[in-house]
Parts: sequence; C-alpha cells; structure tokens
Amino acid sequence: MTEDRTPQHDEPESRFLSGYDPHAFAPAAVTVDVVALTIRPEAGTGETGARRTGTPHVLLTRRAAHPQRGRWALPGGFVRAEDGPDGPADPDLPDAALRVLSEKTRLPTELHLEQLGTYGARGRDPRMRVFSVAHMLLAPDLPDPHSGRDTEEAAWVPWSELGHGEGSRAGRDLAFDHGRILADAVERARSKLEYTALATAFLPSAFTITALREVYQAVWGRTLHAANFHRKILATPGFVEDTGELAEHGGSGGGRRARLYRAGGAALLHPPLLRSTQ
Amino acid sequence: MTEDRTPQHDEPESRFLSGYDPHAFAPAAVTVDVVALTIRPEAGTGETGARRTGTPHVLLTRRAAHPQRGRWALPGGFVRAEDGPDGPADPDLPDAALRVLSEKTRLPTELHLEQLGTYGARGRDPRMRVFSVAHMLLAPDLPDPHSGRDTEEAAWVPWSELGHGEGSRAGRDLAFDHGRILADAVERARSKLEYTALATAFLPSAFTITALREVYQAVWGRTLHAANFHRKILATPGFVEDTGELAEHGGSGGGRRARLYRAGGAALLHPPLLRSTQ
DNA sequence: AGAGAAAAACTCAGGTTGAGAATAACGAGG
DNA sequence: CCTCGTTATTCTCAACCTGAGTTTTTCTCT
Repeated sequence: MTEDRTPQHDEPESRFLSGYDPHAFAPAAVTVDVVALTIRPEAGTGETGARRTGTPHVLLTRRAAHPQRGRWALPGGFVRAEDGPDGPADPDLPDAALRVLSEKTRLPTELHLEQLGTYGARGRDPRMRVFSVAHMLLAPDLPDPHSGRDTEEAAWVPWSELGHGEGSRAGRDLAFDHGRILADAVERARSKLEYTALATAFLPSAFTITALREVYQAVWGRTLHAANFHRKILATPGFVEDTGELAEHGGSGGGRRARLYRAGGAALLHPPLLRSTQ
Repeated sequence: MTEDRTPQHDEPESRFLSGYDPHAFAPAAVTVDVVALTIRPEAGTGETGARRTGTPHVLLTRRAAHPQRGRWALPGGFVRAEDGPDGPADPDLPDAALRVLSEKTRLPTELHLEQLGTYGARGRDPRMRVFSVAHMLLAPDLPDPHSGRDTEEAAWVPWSELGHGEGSRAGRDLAFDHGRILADAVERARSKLEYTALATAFLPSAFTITALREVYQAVWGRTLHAANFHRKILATPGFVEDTGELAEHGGSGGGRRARLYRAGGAALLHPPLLRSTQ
C-alpha cells in the first residue's frame, strides 16, 4: 500500500529477513504477571445471619522454585514467544496473562483484563534481565484457587493483610517488585472506578444498586451515602440499565426487594463519580 | 528478612543461580518506542503579525533500514539489557526511552515521561517476536530534530496530518503498529488533561493562564470559554501558583499584560476539568 | 395487623458550571 | 493627551449538581 514510498535501495526486505539471526541479541525474558482482584466474603469472619458485604481480595501464590522460593508472589510466567515444547506461542500479551492465570483458578466467562504496565529495572530478577508485563484482572467472586506447577500454594488474600502503598504497615512482603506492582494495580482500580463503569466487572450479569455501591465502598474503603449514590447512578447515562426484574430476596431481615440492573453500554462516566475530598 | 518463610528444601538460591543459562529461552526482543508530543507553530502557516497559538506535533522518523524501510515510524530502538559493545545497559525502561530519543532531538531539562503500554502481538515485527514498550513524552516547544543512525529523516508532524483514531481520514500510515500506538498516546494525553495537571508539561516554567488554555484547546481540538477557564484554574488548589510577575508583552496588537504563573505542586486535579459534553 | 428492615424517592441549602457582560490594563495612532 | 482596538481579569446570574437528611414504599417476620 505504501510501495511507492520505499526507497530504491539494493536489498529487498524479503532477502533481508531470511538472513536474520534472532539469537544475536542479548538474552532478555518477557513475563506476564497478573493482579487478579475479586470481591469475596472476608475469610474467618464467621458472622452468621448478618449481611456479608465482601472485601477485595488478590490472588497470590507461594513460589515453589528458585528464585525467591517460599515467598508470596503474583501469579505469572514466561510469555511463550514462539511455538515450542511447552506449547504453542501466545498470540498476544492478554492471551499469555489468561494462560498463566488459568493454571491457578477457574476463569469466569465474563472478566475484565487490562494491561497495567511493564517493569524492567535492571536487577529486579537475579537470573537475567526480565521485563514483566503486569496485568490487572477483575472478576466477580472467583472460586478458591488450586496450586499449579512451580507453585506451592495459592490463595485469595484480602487487601487488609497487605501493606499496599501509603504508610509502613508492614504486611506480607512479596517477591521481586510485586509489592509495587500490586500497589499500582490497587491505585489503578480505585481511580478507574471514578471515571469508568469498571465497578460492574466485579459483579455478576444482574445486580442491584446496593451491590454496586458495596463494590465502591469495598474498593475505596469508605462508606457512601446510599440515597445520593442511587440518584447519581441512575442519572449517569449508560452506566446501568433496568432489567425489569427484582432481586430474589432481601436477606433474612426482610425489606423491599431491590430492582435488578445490568451493565450499560457506557465505558466512561460523564460526569465522573468522584471520591469526595472529605 | 523473610528467612523464616523459606521452605527447608535442598538447594540454596545462590547455587541455583550459578547454574542458570539465560540463553535457554526462546529469543524475544524488547524495544522502546517514544511518542514525543510538543506544541509548536504550525509549519507552513506563515501568518505574520497574528497570534500563533501552536498545534500539537509528534516526532516521527523515516526508517532507513529494513524492515519497513522508507516508512514513517515512532523513534525507538532495542533496550540494552546488559552491558555490551554498543554501550552500557539501560538501568530501566525510562532510561532507554530517553536514550533513543536523544539520538533524534535535544532534550529539555524539564519533561514529562510516562509509560503507555507494551505491544507484543505475534507478527507485529517480521524479524522475530518483539515486545515494544511505548512511552509518551511531553515537553515545551522542542527544537527541530536531527537524523540519527538507521534514520533517513526525522520531523515534527502535526496531528492534523495523521489519521489518528476515529474516522478513516487516511493520513500518513505508520510502520508496524505505530499508528495504533500513536492513537493510544493521543487519547491518553487528552484524557489526562482532564484529571491531572499534565498540561503544564507543554509549557515553559512560567506561563500565562491564556497559554495554559491554549494547550487545552490545542490538545482537545475545541475552544474553551476564557473567563470560565480562568476562574476554574485559579479555583483548583495546587494547579498553578502566582509568580508575582507579568508577561513581557501581549503581542503586536496591545492588550493588558497577563500575570505569570508556575506549575503548582498538585499532580491530580480535584475536581477535574472536564471536556464538556456538547 | 404491626414492627423492623431495606430500597427508592423527595427536599433543600450550598456549591459549581456555562454564558454573557463589565471592568482593567495595555499599545498605537491621531 | 485622548480614543480605539485588544487582551486579561472580574462580575453576574440562572441552571444544574451535590451532600445530608427525611419520607415513602414494599418487603419479612412475628
């Protein structure tokens, strides 16, 4: 299509490519790491009867192999650049992220996966230069994970047990620079809830406004005024659309049955739903 | 620090590392590409006298080597994973981005550099699997570029000559998937102007409110109400701070001299400065 | 039927926004 | 010096949005 722009030099591109040796470059590895976030009832809090509103959890694995054996880490693995003995190449980075995650837990049909960023500082992995493409995955209440190859243990860990970001509340410290990656993911999720309809990714296909508010409350870690939230959601075009149905049952204590909504078409919220500054 | 967590297995980590062969992995290359954005007077528009408000430009280079020889592309290059004959290793990805860019143009002391994302679909480069970490750089009025190795030509190209994103306004089509990367960068810049104080990255250390408004207008491609913009900027805590000085001269036609401001400490704008929906 | 609970609707004061008008400060030309 | 065109800055006001609290509706349980 742009043949006319090619300069009239000697060597055609096809001949150049056949003489190319990919191994001439310094070795560098590309991995994917996945910050899988879901909202599930806090483990251990065995309240019976009372409403379980759920808290955000992240999927962590304990490394069974060197380096950093025994430490908690994000699920991840090497990207398959070409077809090889381990299996076919990953067509793109999201495919690689879903592949490494599917070794740890069963993936739902509806999920949100986005790239967070790439971490490639020298020395972050002692083996060699490793460039790690971090992803963030959001999904409704995922089941308990199973261990995989190279993994001793895998578990959903509540955010409250981690020292993510501000303050030096030590928490579990993660292998490599995974603590930083996790902190970046949490901040990204919190921020995207303001400007996008991302919160619905934590919920099943039909949900109530209250459930949506509880997602915001869980991720932001603060309570919201229920009536104002309700008004705002319904006033934001394309955020949710009415299914016409009602929720099954309001729990043990009775109460009006909530209307069920599904995610609307809008990806961006106009105007945004800001965390108030107070 | 987490010695107590290390499982009591046989092999110590140090011995594991000494037997590690980095070349055992399939070859994959990591490159950086830079979307360098600046605001400069539209070339060719030789209006004398009238105010030149400037339009956004991106730095493009024409490839002198295979593959895709002769096509326009973003400036970029391979990341130096380890020390080698070409020079020392890049300590981190931003260093690599600045290095490849400095081969094309003189870098200012004040600039904003952030990572956009990594593009790694199979087949995007015919030589081998290439993972390209794209960066976005914003800087005030950069000088004309100079050609470098592997580059036939380098130029600041106005956005108006490119078919970035919506519509099929063909424009110059770029090598590899650089058209998509550029479109992503433009959308990122537009969006970040709403929620962050990023617009000041396009301006010198002291600037007027009008100059700041012209940045918004240039990037968003729409005019803004000057009085309301002024009120909003001054009402947003930490966006700008008064220098106490006045601008030199209002141009040819006279007019009140504008007050000069510098960038304030705030990175995020609360509340944001939204593109209105009309 | 009545109490309690949860959802949804209503009220209202205060703040923010969009649009336009008014005022202030400047250069140029009579 | 005085006036005009120009640009910056401030003012006004109606419409809208937001936070906080109250009321109404519709459930379950007793």
